[in-house]
Amino acid sequence: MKWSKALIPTLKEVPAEADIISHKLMLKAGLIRKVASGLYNFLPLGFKVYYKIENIIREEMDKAGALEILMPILSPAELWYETGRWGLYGKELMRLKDRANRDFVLGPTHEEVVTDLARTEIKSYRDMPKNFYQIRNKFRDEIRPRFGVMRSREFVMKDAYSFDRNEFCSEESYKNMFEAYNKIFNRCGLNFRAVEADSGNIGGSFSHEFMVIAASGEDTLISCSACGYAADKEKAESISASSGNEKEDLKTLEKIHTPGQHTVEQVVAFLKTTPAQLVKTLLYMADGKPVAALVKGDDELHEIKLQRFLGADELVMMTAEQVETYSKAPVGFAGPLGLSGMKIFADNAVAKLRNFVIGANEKDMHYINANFDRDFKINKFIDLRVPGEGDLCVKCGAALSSLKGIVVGHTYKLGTKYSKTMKAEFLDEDGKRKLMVMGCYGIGLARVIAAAIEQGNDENGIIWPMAIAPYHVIITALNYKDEKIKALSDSIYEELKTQGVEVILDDRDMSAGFKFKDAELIGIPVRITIGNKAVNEGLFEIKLRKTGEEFAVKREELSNKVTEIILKEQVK
RNA sequence: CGGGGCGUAGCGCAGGUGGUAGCGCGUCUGGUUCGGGACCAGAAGGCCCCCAGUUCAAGUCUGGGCGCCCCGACCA
Repeated sequence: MKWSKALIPTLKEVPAEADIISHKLMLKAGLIRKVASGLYNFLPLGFKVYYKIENIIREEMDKAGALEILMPILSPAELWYETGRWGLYGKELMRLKDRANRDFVLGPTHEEVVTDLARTEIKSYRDMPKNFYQIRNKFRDEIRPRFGVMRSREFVMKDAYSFDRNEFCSEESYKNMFEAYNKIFNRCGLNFRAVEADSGNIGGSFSHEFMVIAASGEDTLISCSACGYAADKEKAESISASSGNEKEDLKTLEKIHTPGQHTVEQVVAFLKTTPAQLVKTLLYMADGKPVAALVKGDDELHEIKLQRFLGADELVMMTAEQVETYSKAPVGFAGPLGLSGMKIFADNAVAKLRNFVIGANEKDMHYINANFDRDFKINKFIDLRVPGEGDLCVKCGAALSSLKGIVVGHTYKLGTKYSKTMKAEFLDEDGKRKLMVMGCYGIGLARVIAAAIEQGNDENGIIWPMAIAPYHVIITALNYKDEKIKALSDSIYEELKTQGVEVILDDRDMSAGFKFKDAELIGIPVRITIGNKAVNEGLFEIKLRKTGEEFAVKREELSNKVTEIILKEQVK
């Protein structure tokens, strides 16, 4: 490609809408342009990167034995009634009607459609395992689209669905995909971790997220450098490093007047103690029923853990009115002693405490020196806290660290969640009808691009991994109007092209500095500079974007050197 | 959905107390330059988000709406 024939509208100033580095650089380098909130055009350069990632995914999926298909974006509401997700998915599900007033859905994911396909086409255990995948647009009417293509309303996803005759085989299919995902993200040149994750509203028994490590990531992962345990913060288990004071003798319970002190900070300051010596009582409504959760004053309650433990569809914090009704005190004075009409659960870390502070379920009153069993009973100690840096690993006891990441892929073991509701059955070897066991596996293509940029950039712009760079090589022809430079540039351009090198020739009538800046901004891994040095001395300068390393080679060595660099950088 | 901010040239922005709309970058024309975002001269480009209202007069004041961004709640 000659730059003058391409459309690469680089910007000097970034539109004010961009906030994170990948979004800024994608706009600045002319990869994308916004159409509306959460909707983007991919311009030629951005689409090239997209296309490369798509091909890597396709190659690895095919290698793993998955079958590529194409499902419609629009799907009938009937399928969504069957699984109940018409009601459960909420406002995020894009719904529309056709001219006959029939309800349709713009698919946010395709379990319904693919399960419908599987139940009609797969009849025997002999037909399995099968894994169908597609690479297509998805729609989610996000509450708040943000960070450019990172969280958009329409996006391209590779989604795959496995169908197996039993759990064991399904496990094999899952492992197979897990490996394929590792290969895909490795080939894309990303620094990533596969972590245990929550399965959200896709459902299923367990799942992994593939997180690209990046400071700007929306998700937090907790990992153990000692044993390799890694999990999404939403899911992670950990042991509080705090040892508590369980050796202390029990002191006498006392009710203390704490006028107007209702936050943890206020109460501990007033009572001259520490947050670690206070137990928070958090009141929730779980599917309409009240429940209390106790965590240490310096810990945070992990709502998802509580919700999962309770098996509740909906878990919301009580409103101020509800708190008054159930605790008979204003917000800020709830406590487990004397709290009736609901189950009480406490975080494991709380079990190690003695003589702690709790609310007294009475305005402006707290108890000090409260203790379990002696003063009140709870239903169960469970893991309820948000894990954090410094916590201890549940597997090996080493200290955990916390990292930010971008979720680029998610694998789920679905079990029979969808096959049951949609009656996706087959005839097994023993002549009995059985439910298919499913798995589903997604990759957000645009997120891979954004994540790669979050990981590869400097003050001058993007630094692409070779495998997904829009071009391998940029020939920066200084003063292309000069006959000699033009002739040299053109001949090298043609030669590299015939060798299969993806090359862009900057033939624009621009000053040298301008072209260098642009080349760096769009992040092409290898730059060949052709100027007077090439004309006069026969030396061609090669500069590597990633390291800044520069060296000059002779004309006849040029293309070999270039292909050598490309091969070395390309992860196979 | 709650809180905050912003809508003026393609992009970034400025336009106290109302009085015919400006700057930088980019674009176009001509010329000079040509190894790190060149220079000179000239030019084009505006429903000032929309709709009402106040006023002799609204980018500016008032009301309503729409769009966009950020934080939160929520969540692929």
